Amino acid sequence: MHDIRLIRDNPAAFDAGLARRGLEPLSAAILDEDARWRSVSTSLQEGLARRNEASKAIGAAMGKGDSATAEALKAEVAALKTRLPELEAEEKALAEAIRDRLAAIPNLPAPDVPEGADESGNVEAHHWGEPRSFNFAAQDHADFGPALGLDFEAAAAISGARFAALRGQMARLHRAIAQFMLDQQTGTNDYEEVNPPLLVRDDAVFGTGQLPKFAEDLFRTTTGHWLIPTAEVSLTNLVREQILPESALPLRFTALTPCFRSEAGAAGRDTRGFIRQHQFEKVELVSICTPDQAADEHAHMVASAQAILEALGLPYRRMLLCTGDMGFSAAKTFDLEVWLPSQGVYREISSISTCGDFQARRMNTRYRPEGEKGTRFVHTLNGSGLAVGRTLVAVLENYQNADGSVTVPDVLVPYMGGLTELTPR
RNA sequence: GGAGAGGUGGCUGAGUGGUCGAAAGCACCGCACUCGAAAUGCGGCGUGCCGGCAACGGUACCGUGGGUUCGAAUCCCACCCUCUCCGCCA
Repeated sequence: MHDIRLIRDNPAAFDAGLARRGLEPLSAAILDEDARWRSVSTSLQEGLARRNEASKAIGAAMGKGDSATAEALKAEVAALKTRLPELEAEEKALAEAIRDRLAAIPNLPAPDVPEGADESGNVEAHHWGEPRSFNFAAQDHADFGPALGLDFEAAAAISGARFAALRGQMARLHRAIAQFMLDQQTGTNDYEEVNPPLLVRDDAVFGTGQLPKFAEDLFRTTTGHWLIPTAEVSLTNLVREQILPESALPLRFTALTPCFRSEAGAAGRDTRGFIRQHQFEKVELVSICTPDQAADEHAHMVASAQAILEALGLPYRRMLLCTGDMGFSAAKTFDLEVWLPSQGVYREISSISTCGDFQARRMNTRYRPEGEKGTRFVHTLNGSGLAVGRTLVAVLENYQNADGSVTVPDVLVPYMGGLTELTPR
């Protein structure tokens, strides 16, 4: 949610930011509506002031037993009452229209975000590890996975396309990856573990920015709840409508949760394999902090996610997303992309964004700066640390052997009860 | 799911339809007293929006949204949430 005052103060800068996102200028239309709202609002307030004044006088007159004056004043206020409801309705409609308009505008990119129309404009910022050279043709996990317990057919019979069942060693490896990640994030990386609600209300999803524009990407229950598409929703909204003491910041949260995405519009993309599912698990990282802390928190979050890939020995690169590839709420995003040998490409496995006060405004989350009076909006950041399903895919493909077995990465062996290899049946 | 009770400022907690944005206490801030501190005394102490350079003025907010009224924290309706008891249940 944008601050209308910033748009009033510097409409050109606002439109320039939109232009970097590839959007038409909107400030003129917004400010026009804003001017009308202020005019109506002022008239309304003047009317209310007159009404309040007269009502007080009526009270005073009645207190003195002067019913003649009271009745005269009542008649006067009654006349006002025909106009006030109209003004009220008009004011409300305009305020709502402005809010709806602002709520649908994405965050503006940070100054150091490169301009670009789509993912081809992203810039590599860092890479780690060398893709392993295979002495056989690296296979696709969708091909050798089923013999190791990755069951697409049974899941399709139960739930349809884009679902999978993990069985035996495969289920164990998936769990091992998730537990390892969660232990790292809660331990060395200092995030507080949270087990949050997976079903959430409109307000929460609005707060992080998935609503109102992206309802079709979400699942909704018959009770009106939404299934979270990412724990970012639950974790960030943990502080919604709160005023936090500055000393409490930064707050760092992590959660291992299922995520549910309808994948509307993704028909035909990544239909094979475990890459794009309606349901997947992810270890999410969220930071709630002051504006001054945000850059460091972003760096810490990036490092926390990268550390997982490095511990697992998975080659990756870090991309600075360009303006055209960033999500709705983000001001600046790094994606981590892991090497998938079967496809010979790097695939997104983590996305780490700083959102400025964009989400904080939508959630009304503020803090009290020490030594200042009043409150300011917090900054929020979120990132995957990491997506469990895609990490499973990366481990399978990077650690596959010619005989269809998969070597368990060293750090996961303790989580596998000592099992060092997945063997085909 | 059924029955009941309740949602008021950072917290506790008053509030008769009419100077109630709201008593009081606690907490907090400033000042005084003190060598210093405690105790005590005095003063201050909510948020949003609009106007104003500012001082300040106006307006809204007592769970949320409607309604009644000249006027609603107070009356009416709906919803949300919390607590207690019963039922069901991992």
